[in-house]
Amino acid sequence: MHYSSFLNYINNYINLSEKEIAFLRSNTNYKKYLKGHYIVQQGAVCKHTNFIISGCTKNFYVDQQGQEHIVTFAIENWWSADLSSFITQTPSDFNVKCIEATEVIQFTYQNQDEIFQNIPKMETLFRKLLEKALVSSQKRIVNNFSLSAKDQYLYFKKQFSTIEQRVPQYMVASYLGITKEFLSKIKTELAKD
Amino acid sequence: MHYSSFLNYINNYINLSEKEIAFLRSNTNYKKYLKGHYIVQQGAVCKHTNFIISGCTKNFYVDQQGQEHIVTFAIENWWSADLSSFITQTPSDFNVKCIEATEVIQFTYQNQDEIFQNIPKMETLFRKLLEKALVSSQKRIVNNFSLSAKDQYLYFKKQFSTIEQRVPQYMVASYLGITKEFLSKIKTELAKD
DNA sequence: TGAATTTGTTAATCTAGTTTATTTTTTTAT
DNA sequence: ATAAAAAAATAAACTAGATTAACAAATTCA
Repeated sequence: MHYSSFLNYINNYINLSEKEIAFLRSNTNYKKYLKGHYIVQQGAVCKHTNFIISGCTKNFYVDQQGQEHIVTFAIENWWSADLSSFITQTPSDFNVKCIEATEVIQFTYQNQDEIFQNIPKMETLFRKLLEKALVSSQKRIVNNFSLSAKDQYLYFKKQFSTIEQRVPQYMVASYLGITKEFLSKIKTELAKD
Repeated sequence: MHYSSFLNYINNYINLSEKEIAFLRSNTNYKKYLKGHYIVQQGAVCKHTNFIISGCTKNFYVDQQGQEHIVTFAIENWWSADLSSFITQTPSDFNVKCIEATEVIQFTYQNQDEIFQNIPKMETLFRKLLEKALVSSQKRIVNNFSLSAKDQYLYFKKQFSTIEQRVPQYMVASYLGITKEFLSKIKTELAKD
């Protein structure tokens, strides 16, 4: 069933009793999105945190000039949401869109709250996930101002080779904060060596 | 006493019993650093999470070319540490240095663990802090690739006017990821209007 | 199967921000 | 008060990466 990969994932971090698993199940739900569909749209409240069972999403926002900037990608066994909107339950500045058909396990804000109250281990898990996410977000800021575009691309490729192979190149450029033309230039240069 | 401002801060988020306060106290300690002193040094393990009672710190790292990049500032009622090193208890890539004489309340990794186990509300508080920190870190990434240096400076000034007034301009430039010369240029331009 | 749309390349020109070097102002310590 | 040190300003030459525009491949789908 859909839940097994989710429960496997949880099991890597903490052990849950049968009762706790049942509670978790009854406080989450499964959903499938088609390719190109939006999980969250700019201006709407992000109702769920999503654990991805299969597929690939991008979290992006569109600036005043109409340009799309990708903040994060997410694939199997990752979490995907607009955190800012989710934690405040106010309209989002971001979009979450499926690059591929995507299956998720969803938690509403209330769900999450009840889960944390009833299964404190789950809050510990989330706290640790957030710590890791913050570290990698800070790492990205650091890379941003100390690596050249070329080195940032190499870092991305090394860290997220799966993603690089699954998404179009112009999205990688958007994630790196450079133009697709410049990424193309970087790649031909790298191919020479 | 030193603890009062720390307890006041905690009190804004959660209510602790006398017993819990006593427990918190016995699992933290007070420390005072002089201006220019290091709380964490690149290459050493970050032993503590620090709550700042008074003073100002910068979290920065030095790249291969010997250039200093400021990742975050922290002042009164903020937290300061190298999270990556702290959560993994492995050597840090970053420095935390006092820009002013700085008083802190320190938690070791073990302290934190015991506090979370004995006072689950504290873990909830930290989880929420991490959520907020992650949101603002992502916001910074977004600003980085959608605002001009001038607009990033204005955003910083608006958001952290206290800090801007307390730290030298070249550190603001380092935080923004631009040269001090360019920031100087931006400021003279802004002064014209 | 082939027309339409999406994705990727190349090259010329342009600009935001860097580098380097010098000068001026402010802060710190005596 | 004053010398030394630290911080800020100015200016010119330079570069990483953006923009524009035209074209080439690759996907998609009727």
